[in-house]
Amino acid sequence: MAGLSLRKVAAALDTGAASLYVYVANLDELHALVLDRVLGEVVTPPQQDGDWRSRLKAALRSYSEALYARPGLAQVALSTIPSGPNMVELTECLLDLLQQGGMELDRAAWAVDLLLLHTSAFAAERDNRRGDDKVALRRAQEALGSVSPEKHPHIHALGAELFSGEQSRYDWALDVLINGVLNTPRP
Amino acid sequence: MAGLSLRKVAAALDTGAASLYVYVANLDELHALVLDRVLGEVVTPPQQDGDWRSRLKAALRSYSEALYARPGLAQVALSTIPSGPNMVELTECLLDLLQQGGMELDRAAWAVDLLLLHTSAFAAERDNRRGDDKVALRRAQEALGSVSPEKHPHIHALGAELFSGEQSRYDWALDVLINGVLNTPRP
DNA sequence: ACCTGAACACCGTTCAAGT
DNA sequence: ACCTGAACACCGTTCAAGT
Repeated sequence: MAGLSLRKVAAALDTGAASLYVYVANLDELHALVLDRVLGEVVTPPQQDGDWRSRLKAALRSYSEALYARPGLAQVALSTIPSGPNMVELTECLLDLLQQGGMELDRAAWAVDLLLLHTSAFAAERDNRRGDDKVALRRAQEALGSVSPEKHPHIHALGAELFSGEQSRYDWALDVLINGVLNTPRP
Repeated sequence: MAGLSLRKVAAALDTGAASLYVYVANLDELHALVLDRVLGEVVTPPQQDGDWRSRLKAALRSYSEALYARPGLAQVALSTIPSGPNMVELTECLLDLLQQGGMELDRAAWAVDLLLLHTSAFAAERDNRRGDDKVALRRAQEALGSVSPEKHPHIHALGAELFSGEQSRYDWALDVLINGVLNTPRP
């Protein structure tokens, strides 16, 4: 995650960076450990709270927020193959929720992967957009706003609409994915 | 992208790294330039080739492969807000394809974002899985394979199935997204 | 046998000093 | 005014030398 380096961890432990290699093979492994630790915060709603669909959404939102709370961690989630106990726990829980929705287990396996990948990517995008990226965002808005109506009619017609929606966009995307996996059997 | 540093570019140009700051404000801007250049390779099928849906899939597959062909570039696509001409071109093309599928323009705007985000994330995941990540993958397989049947019955039942499917999984995910956006109106 | 300081091979970015 | 070598403040990883 951003600003999490072996050297800083080592400094916080009052030792040299080399000493960390006793506990960890490399930086990726440190990342995986931190990620799984944070995943312990993810809350999965109890059985009686609403239907499976809203519980699934709540669990994914919790995952998303746990990542977003630490700058850079979403990127880690995208580049790590996690195998820690909390990831196992979360995966099992999501599989269960989808099965409650009537989905076959093998399709649910692919669905969980897709949902987690999307949620991580969304958190990473949000993460990148905060901070000093106002420059890049403004340039994108200008580039898309000043497009010729003849060559790019759709973009021109959309205008500022292309950058609309923060929370509502995420909610919509989650519904897209859930509706999609429900309507798309495995080949 | 992996191994693309300001210093290496500068070295290739027989100058010092500092000199690049005449053309580029920082590393992110260099990344954005490279990304848009590569996006020029993306091919979008002509009108007469199949229905809109298969043309949409072909365009996204082309995007995915352009990213995947350069290690690290998919990560760049995820962390950059692109505003280059080739990205504008691709966006317009995807909007057009979705509109041919009967979608309202404002929903298509969100859909294009979602499709590109997912395709980039998928390419990044594939990218990370190649190379020296065999260690992490094997550890994940072991962790999920040796799970207790009582505490994690779903994962236990799935076994190796959790890691199945390469190409077919990507095709399925694309169908999930397309079916999803078709079935989910904007709020 | 275990630990770690110092070294190695890299980074992005800045800025004073040159032309 | 423009360019850039050298410096600064970082990295991950290795390994010889110490205990």
